[in-house]
This record gives sequence, structure tokens and C-alpha cells, in this order.
Amino acid sequence: MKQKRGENRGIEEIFNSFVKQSIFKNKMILQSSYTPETIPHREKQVSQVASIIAPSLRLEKPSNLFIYGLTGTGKTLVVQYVKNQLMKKSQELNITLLIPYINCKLKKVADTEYRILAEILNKLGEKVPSTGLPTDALYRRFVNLIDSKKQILIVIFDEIDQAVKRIGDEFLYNFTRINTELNKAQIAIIGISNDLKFIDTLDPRVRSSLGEEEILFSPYNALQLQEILKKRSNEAFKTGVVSEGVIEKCAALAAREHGDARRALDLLRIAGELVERDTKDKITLDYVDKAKERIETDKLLMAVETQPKQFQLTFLAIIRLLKKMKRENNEDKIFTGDIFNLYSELCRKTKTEILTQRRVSDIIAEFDMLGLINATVISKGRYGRTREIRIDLPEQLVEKMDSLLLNSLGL
DNA sequence: CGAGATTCATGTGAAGTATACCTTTAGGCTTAA
DNA sequence: AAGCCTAAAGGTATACTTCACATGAATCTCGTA
Repeated sequence: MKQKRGENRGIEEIFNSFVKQSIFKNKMILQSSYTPETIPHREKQVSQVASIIAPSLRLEKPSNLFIYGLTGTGKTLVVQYVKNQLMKKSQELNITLLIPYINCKLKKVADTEYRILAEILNKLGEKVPSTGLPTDALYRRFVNLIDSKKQILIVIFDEIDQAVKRIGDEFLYNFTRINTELNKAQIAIIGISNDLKFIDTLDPRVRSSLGEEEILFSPYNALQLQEILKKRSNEAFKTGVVSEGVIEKCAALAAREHGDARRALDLLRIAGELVERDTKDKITLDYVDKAKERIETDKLLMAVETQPKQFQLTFLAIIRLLKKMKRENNEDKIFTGDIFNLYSELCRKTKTEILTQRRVSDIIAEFDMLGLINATVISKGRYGRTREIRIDLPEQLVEKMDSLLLNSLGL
């Protein structure tokens, strides 16, 4: 009874602290999805993008646009911003303009041509089944939908390199070709890529049509990041919350990571959240450090947590085996065969069906793509050929992943 | 001793299978006239 | 008779399996110096 009351009071306290003394004025502003009214240090790019897609306001097909630059350099932000402005203008002028935004990073949304197309159709308000239709039937539906009247469609593919890496550039080619089947409507494509070399890997046909216009976003430097952060933090936090040097530190940390503004904003926001949780009222420098750690950990934990069961089992097998190798042979690399054995054992324990080694091999390759592990195909000469796998993550994090997996797999 | 053959463990591609889900179609039932 | 529902038929995407062949350097073999 006593215990219970104590707990209640604790909860009460937590709630109160959140209600009473939030250090945030408007947390939204620090979210990376937030589009501010002005985008500092990107004025040039904004006007470039705007002038490229402006012809759509005269119902002319704008050039296809390819935008590239490292993460957090404002590519998505600029495009979204221009998109919003354009939509506003088009409403004024009473022009139908459709600008679906597709994020190719999300695996469930866009790892096949079919899903990408389905996603676009969904964005346009057309209901499509998640499976069961031939892909070209979707194309037909798409064409019918679009071509019903004179209008311009600008499809934005964010992180387009991810999609192409998975399924090849065929679909882009198909997409650029749709225009020839359209009578009234026209389609333009905006591709956004984090990978600077991406365009070189494309099929020449696709490259020339996608890259009618190209814009490069170069990284922010620390000073620019500071300005961005200052501006947003003024609106996001109550006055006096952010201590001296915090912004500078966030900016510096992010600048080190190739000037990633998103990273900088996340740092500031998470730092704020951590402060709030501790019921303090000032963001100090050490909270920035905590935030940094937190972000890195969370991202990877989330990646592991959202994997399907078989993937998790495979990953657990990898972790376990690496730990064992470290203990027993002081090695930090393992091979596919051993992983598969341990994986099979884990499957038996959890009464899960065992996938073939062929499949597990593919799963391992996917983990490599995700950056959770480091896998290289090597030949061990007389002793065959295999993937050499290691993990380059802090031990503490691996430990956390381990317990997370144990939990979710019910072991 | 060195060039070429051998070998191993698994990478990798192609084709096939199971499952889940979709559309179409036709028959049967209900309903309203 | 028209409208609606349901089940069967026919079809697809996706995740996975099966089969078969490809790889590539350590190791072996064997002819030659």
C-alpha cells in the first residue's frame, strides 16, 4: 500500500513537471519534419528549384530535376518548401497540380516497383491493393487517373538512390516513358539523392532524362549551422533555457558529420527532452553529449527492433557468435556457415521454422546494406569462400541489442 | 621452386513453390415493384 | 427484374526454397632447374 502510494506520487510528480515547467515553447519547430518559413543559407537553391518547376504553373512540363547532396543539407526541406509555395500559387491560379512525395527510404513503402507505384496512387487518393495486381495494371490505372484532364504531375522521389540500389533503375526509365502515353497530362520527376556518385551508376538513358537539371547541395559549415539553430531555438525554447555554448556545440558536432543540419537539430531537441525528463530547467553542455549518445543508440536499436522475426534471429546469432569468438579466440570476425548453425539452433529453441542457408545469406547481405554489420565476401583459399562478418558498434550498444532481441523473441 | 590444377565453403543466379491477397464472374438469394 | 452477396476461378507479388553453377586464393602436384 505504502509502495503504491509512493509510486503514484512519483507519477504525479512526473506529470506535473511536464505540465508546469516545460522548457519548450514549441517543440515542433525542432522536429526535422518541420518546414520553417525561411530557409537560411539556401536561398539560392530555393530560387533555382522554383524556377525549374515554375513552368508547371503554365501547365507546361517542367524539366526533370535531380538534386544531390549529403544528408541534412536541406534538400528535402527546400523541395518541400517550394512544393508548398507552388501548391499555394496553383490554387490561386486555379490550376490542378499534383505533387506526390515518395520517400524511398522506407522499406515497406518502396522496395519494389509495384510498391512505389502503389504509394504514388495512394498519395493521389486512389485505393490500390497491396498485392494481387499485375504491375502494368497499376501503370494503366495510373495513366488513366492522371490523363483524365490537363494537369501537371511532379513526382518527388526522396532518397531515390535507396530505391535504385534495391530494384535497379528500370522503374525510373518506365516512369520517364509514361509521358509518351499521356495526351493531356504531363509528368516531371524530382529525384533526391544522398549519394553523390549515384547518378553515375545509372543507365545512360535514365541519366540523361532524369538529369535534365541538376542541383548540388553542399554541406553547411559550423557557422551556418549555428545560425540555423539559433533561429529555431529562439522559437522552440523559452528564453533562458539554452545555456551558453550549447548551440555552438551542437553545431560543431554536426559540422563534423559533414554539416548535417538534421543531426544538429536532433541534438538540440533530444538534449531538451533529456533535460525535461530530469526536471531540470536549463540545457547544459553535458546534455548535448548525452543527446549525441542517445541518438546514435536509438537509431540502431530501432533498426533492429523493427526487423521481422527471422531477421532478428539471424542478427541475434551474429551477435552471440561474435561475442563467443571474442571470448574464446579473441577474433572479431565470423563466417556465414557458423552463423547459420547458431541461427538454426536458435530457431529450434524458439520453435521457428528454419530458413535455408541461401536465404540467410541474403538476410546477412541485407544487414550489411543497413549498416548494422560489416560483411565482405572473401576467399579463404583452400577453405572456401564466405562472408567475413564483423560489427563496428560500441559494446554497450551490442549488449542492448542482445537483450532487446531476447525480449522480443521470448527467449 | 614455380606454374598450373585442385579444392573447399559458400556466393549467386534462375526457376520453382507456397501463401496471401486481388479481381472478375456467375449463381443464388433478397428485395421492391 | 434488379440489386446484392458469396464462392469459385484465375491471377499476381512476395518471401522463400531448390538446383546448379561460379568463385578465388590456399594448398597440392608435378615437371624442371
